[in-house]
Amino acid sequence: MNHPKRYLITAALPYANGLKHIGHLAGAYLPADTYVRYLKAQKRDVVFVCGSDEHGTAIPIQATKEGTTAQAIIDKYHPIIAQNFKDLGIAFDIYHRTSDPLHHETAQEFFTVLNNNADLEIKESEQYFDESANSFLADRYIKGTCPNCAYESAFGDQCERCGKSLSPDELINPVSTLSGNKPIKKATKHWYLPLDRHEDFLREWILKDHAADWRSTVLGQCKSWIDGGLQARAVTRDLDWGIKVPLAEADGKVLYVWFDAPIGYISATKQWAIENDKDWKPYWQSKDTKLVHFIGKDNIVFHCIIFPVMLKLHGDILPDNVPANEFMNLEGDKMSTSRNWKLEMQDYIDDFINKENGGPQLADALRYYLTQIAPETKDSEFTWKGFQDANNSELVNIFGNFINRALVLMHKLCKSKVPPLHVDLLDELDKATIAEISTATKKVESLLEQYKFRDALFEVINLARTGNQYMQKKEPWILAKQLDENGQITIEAQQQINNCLHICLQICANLAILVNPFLPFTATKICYLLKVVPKILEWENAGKLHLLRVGYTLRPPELLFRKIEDTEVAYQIEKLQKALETSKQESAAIPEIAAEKTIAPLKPEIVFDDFAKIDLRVGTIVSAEKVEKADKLLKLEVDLGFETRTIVSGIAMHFNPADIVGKQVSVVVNLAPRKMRGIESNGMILMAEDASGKLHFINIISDEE
RNA sequence: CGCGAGAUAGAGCAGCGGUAGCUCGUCGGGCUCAUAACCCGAAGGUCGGAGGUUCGAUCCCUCCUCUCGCAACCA
Repeated sequence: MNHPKRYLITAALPYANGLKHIGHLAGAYLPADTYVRYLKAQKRDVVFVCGSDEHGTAIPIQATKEGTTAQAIIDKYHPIIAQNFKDLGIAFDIYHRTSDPLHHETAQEFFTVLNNNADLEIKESEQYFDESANSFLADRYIKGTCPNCAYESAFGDQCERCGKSLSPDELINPVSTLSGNKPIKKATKHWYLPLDRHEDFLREWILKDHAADWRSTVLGQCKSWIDGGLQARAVTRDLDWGIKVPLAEADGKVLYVWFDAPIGYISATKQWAIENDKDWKPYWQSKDTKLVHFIGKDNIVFHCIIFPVMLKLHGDILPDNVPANEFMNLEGDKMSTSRNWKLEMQDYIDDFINKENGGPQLADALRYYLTQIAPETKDSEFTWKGFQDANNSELVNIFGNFINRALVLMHKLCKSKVPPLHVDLLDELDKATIAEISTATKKVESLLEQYKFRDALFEVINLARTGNQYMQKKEPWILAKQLDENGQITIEAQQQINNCLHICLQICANLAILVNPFLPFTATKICYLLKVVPKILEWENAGKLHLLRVGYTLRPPELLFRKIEDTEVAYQIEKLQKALETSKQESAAIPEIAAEKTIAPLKPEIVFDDFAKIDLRVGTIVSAEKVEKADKLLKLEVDLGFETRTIVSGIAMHFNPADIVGKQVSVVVNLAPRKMRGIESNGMILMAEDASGKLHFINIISDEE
């Protein structure tokens, strides 16, 4: 096989506005780490870079939320995230950060090169400007009345109540959140990356050159983007948090975060080179470097379309592959920071690794399950029961048990020493089993080269399974009952036992090598038990039968993994539910706090005929439930007397489903059916808004009462 | 008809033109060195739905349904 001269492996830069969850881990960091560990075991020249992404408007916004500064936010999250990775065995060669001066220089140089080569376009546009704060306003910093639902605290990019995405120009009565003043329109100049100029290149490079080796999900998304028409994308923004645009005429402007963030891979490589006395340039400029980006699917457009265009213009190499993963759901629902439906790395570390019965084996247990269910071809799902099953039945019962029983038997039947191999006595089964070791090695190798991590891991476990089967057929514990007249095991039996356990122990050593990229802590522990140095983990040793020296005394067996108890699973599920409840209460409180005491503007006048078209009926809500994955929707069943209808209503922020069952409501019954989130809504519940923006049902006052 | 990806046993996935398979789980039997594995056997699928091409379709074509993404936060 022809290997590239060197590798540069990147994992998506985590955005430093909060803790990261296991979806991030499974999507980008874990596969990247596994791949890198494999390459390093192959003694290939590889650098694995990552770091915190610390710019963009979301950071100052998070700062406002936490009542602190943007700098304090990134200084808080950067080290925590770095430590989380370390605890889970994600071993970057460098974990850098985009706030570092080196990165600022690198990104500015990058911009300058593109700008000097006339690869950027300059466009002028009118943007909102806050005179008292003397600054242009990012979309998120403008609030106003939503043109769609009349909510007064809609953001410039989206209304939080009706969910409609907006541009600041659409807002009625825009207000700057910096000062509370009304912003003015002011002309501003921005630099754009004209992606449309590179359409031919992208088509050729992605859809033709990589048609065979990139994942179909990645290709599909790229095609969708290209076919949709590529447009120039703004490279700069009017903001004070970020990297200054290196031009005198661009005062008060910074590089747009999407532009500077991927350049962070280059800065990180430079920093690594400084620390290790290496030259960073070949890793980005030499054609014999293989560049691979590990990301989640939301990042495909940046890593497959935008960043490659930037790299090409700058004269750097292009990624050889971008093995993006799909998403990982959690217990039946999408992971979401805002809804608190997530498992953060920190939580897992606290609840498992840092417990007395924890330790690094629990890091490997998570790595195992996340790899086993990695969303390589489609979205997958993390469940605590699944985690328990995978850990208990595969890691503990098959893998751990094989190593344990091999060691236990060796101590019992071979005087705690590695027994000799009597080559002349090898039978067909012995030979087939030995052959299986190198077959497994080749399979794992080939699968890893294709980024098929879950299949590769299966092959590793499968070798342990083969070991169990082999041992079972040989039954050394039965052979040990063949005694001579002195009560000793007969020589013939002992030789059979020796061969069996010799092969089993060599399988153990091979398992350490094969499992090392996936479960590094476990590999290290196996080395300890077998009294071998970590150097044997080098991949060239895989498939070999001479890893353990005959006659060597090994350590007493220790268990590699512990079982996950039912109580732990129950505890985690309960914790998840509680967190969800907490966040529901918090988000339910948002409209009240956010609603200013201003009067909602009146809508345009209508005539009587408009009103007369509406067929109003009285109904009773018979059931109400939250619509999945929609913050604002409730699915209602409303009994109208003559029929019961399903009506989807955007009132979840205002009412608890349980509280409104049985309520009488006014229903517009002749509203055209409309599908929302896959549920057909037949009608509309009448609501009226009070002066503060709060919704109320239009009540029916019954004649009888 | 916006575009892309997906829908196959209880769960997770593979197969992609010729008697539907793997891992886990469940049930029954055997064995026991092991946090028990392993062996034998069993249950469980009209391969999302409807048409079409074909001697023959899970696999190819058309349409439809649903899920996820592109499109707040977000791998």
